[in-house]
Amino acid sequence: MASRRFDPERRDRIIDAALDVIATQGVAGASHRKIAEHAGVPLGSMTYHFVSMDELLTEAFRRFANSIADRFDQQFGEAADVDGARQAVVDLIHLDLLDSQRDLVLTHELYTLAARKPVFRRITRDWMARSRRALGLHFDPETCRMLDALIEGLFIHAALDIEPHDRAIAVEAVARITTPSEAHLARETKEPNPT
Amino acid sequence: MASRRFDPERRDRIIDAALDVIATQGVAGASHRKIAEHAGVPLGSMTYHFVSMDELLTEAFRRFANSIADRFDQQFGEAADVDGARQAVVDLIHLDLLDSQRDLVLTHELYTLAARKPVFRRITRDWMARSRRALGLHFDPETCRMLDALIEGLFIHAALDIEPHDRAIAVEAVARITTPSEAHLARETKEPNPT
DNA sequence: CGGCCATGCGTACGATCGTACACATCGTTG
DNA sequence: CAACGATGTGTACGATCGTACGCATGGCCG
Repeated sequence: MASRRFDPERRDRIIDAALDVIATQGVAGASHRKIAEHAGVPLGSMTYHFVSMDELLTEAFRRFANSIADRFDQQFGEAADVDGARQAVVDLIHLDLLDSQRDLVLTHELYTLAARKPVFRRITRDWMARSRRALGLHFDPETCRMLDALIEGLFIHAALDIEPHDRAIAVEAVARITTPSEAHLARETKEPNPT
Repeated sequence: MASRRFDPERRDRIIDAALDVIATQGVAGASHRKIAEHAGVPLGSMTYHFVSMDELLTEAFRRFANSIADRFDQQFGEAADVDGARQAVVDLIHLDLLDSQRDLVLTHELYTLAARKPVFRRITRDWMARSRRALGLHFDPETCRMLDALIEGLFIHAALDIEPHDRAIAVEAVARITTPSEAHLARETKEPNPT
């Protein structure tokens, strides 16, 4: 039997507790003590399991980013065709974020860290890469980049605005961004892609 | 002659210093002491000019948001026609933010606060309203919302990504988002707008 | 079965924080 | 010209922080 004193779940619980505390109090207000209390572990466990606060934050946000990307993957994996994918995009913006003020807050906390520290920038980069790969199941690479950016912007604006955003606008925006311009089509024709 | 002791510039200098400190250290690392030192004023001046840290942060970010919105207004005021406006959008993303890691950082710090506190959410809301008004000089209201969101997303992704983003993608994305879909056009035709 | 060592925890220390408050300074007015 | 009040500042206090460190604990091996 494994040692009863060795508790591998403890580390996980601390990470989850960290995300909870960050979601409610912000990174600034997330202290070792508050996280420990929320996780139900003694203060000493913090420095035992994580050599520094940065390590804890890194692991926490990596987990967060992956959990969001998982949902992303799932939505687009289920989409049957391009129109299904378009609908999935709109749903992600208008359904997924309604219930989760939490996700909005955590996303911004992560971006704020990423804007300053390379470690966190790598997390966001990997996250964005996963998103684009999921989109790549249904759209060409360039459209993926545009669509990814559009989703980001719609998500942020919908979440930060007071009054709820009209779903129709998201639908139309997705329709437009997934429709190549004439100039683009002309260029593509000049450099045909053999397959 | 006005009193020499009364120094109305001091308040301004403190606000500017606050933005500088936030840009380099983050909201979390911005203390009264650091801001005071950077502004060249004694610690006591902080609580004298601002009743609380929140008031200082509010004023600082209001000033920041307005300064960005001013540039926005200027760019679109100079644009002669729709194509000029499209180019202005791309320039805003690809020129304006290159030199300013500062703006990126401050934007995210503001969004992070806005995600949690209504006071700051109002600031972002007003900012977004100003942006859309500027865009409204050249585009219809719905397109403004989509374009505004797209700018936001492109800005964030371009800034957070490691490798520089291709300007051509922004150009194409703007072209697409400003071109109504066929379904949209059909709907517009059914409800004509008399003017 | 008894001692040892890896594992885990309680506590204390130095630093830093926001803020309050007593005091200095100087223009103004009777 | 003297005293008062408005304006500005230095300092000290209580709280909170990250982290280090010495001690408790219990599984394992001789």
